[in-house]
Amino acid sequence: MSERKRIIFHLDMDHFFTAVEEREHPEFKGKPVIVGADPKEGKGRGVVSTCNYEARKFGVRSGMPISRAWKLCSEAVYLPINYELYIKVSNEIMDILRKYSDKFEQWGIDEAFLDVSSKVKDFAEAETLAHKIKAEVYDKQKLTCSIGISSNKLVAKIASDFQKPGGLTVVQEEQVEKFLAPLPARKLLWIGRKTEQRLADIGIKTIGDLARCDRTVLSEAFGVMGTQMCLMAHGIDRSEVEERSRIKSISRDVTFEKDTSDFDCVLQALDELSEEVHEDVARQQLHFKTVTIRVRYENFETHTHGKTLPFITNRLEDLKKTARELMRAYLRSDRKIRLVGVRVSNFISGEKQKALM
DNA sequence: TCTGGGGTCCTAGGACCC
DNA sequence: TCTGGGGTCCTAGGACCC
Repeated sequence: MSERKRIIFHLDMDHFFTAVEEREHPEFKGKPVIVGADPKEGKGRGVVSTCNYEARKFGVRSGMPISRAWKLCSEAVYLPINYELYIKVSNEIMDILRKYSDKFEQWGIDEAFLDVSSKVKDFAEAETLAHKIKAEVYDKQKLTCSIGISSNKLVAKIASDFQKPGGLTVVQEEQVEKFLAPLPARKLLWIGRKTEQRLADIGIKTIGDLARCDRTVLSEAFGVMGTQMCLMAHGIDRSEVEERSRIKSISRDVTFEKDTSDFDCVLQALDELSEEVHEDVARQQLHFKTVTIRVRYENFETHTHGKTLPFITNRLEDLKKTARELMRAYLRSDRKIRLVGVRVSNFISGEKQKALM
């Protein structure tokens, strides 16, 4: 099999949620805009989902507690997350992108990978194509995006983040290691806060440090992930661009406005979550076998507790009853609960479904 | 800084079967 | 009565993604 050179795009919409809101509300132009939890005059719970560049000037970042954002910038326009709208816009954008690629993979609500290997003959043509895509997205949606181009998904994704907003960064194969070396290890996919810290503990800060590290040292410390990190640090990633397979689980959870040890209140919330999950299950015509609940106490200690039923079901009553049963062990008068959640999984597969008919 | 909500994947131990 | 090796499923927890 010949190792054909690939050309991969990663496209990332610029501060998507706030960009959509600004488009819908021209009066927000020039103002800091923050989409996320209700700040409640600084007493709100939850986090910033997205903020625009004006808000970033105040030090606001996504993922930051909303109460902190309020301290930094109380004059911002604060908006709740309007998922329905963002999903609609996202679908329209994905339809534009899909037609430019041989293989397409949506990544979250506002990102996508495109394998354009057969559409262009080299990186110069790829760059022209990227400009064309950006122009069409802007034309049709009045939204900007950043694109990274490289020979694999890993580097394309890092490249799209390199110059934001409105960026276009090309990293050809020969430049990959040089491009990656000075960047913090955290920029690699799957290296999050914890792994970053563990790497720092052994003196690894940049991707270059990681690339120089002995592979066996990494695999001893991090197992399979260590081997993977070593490859990534050298810019090696052979994973294919492919449309996501079917859904594996459906869940809903809720953080209470105030931590509570009121059993009725908790069970009531649990029932409502079960109903929401069930609605989704019904809409997608799924049958499930496993029910899992999640509990987070006021100290953030979090537990999951699940049960696989001896039968396959799609009934709300089964879901509610199982969730309540699973919850019992966690209802303690001496512990306040911060969050509860309900998840269903272990869906019956298409083949099994056919076999049963 | 006092930490959302929706997901996926991995690991490790244990049950159970042959 | 103290003992294997493989396979699969289940459960709980944790890290990570957007």
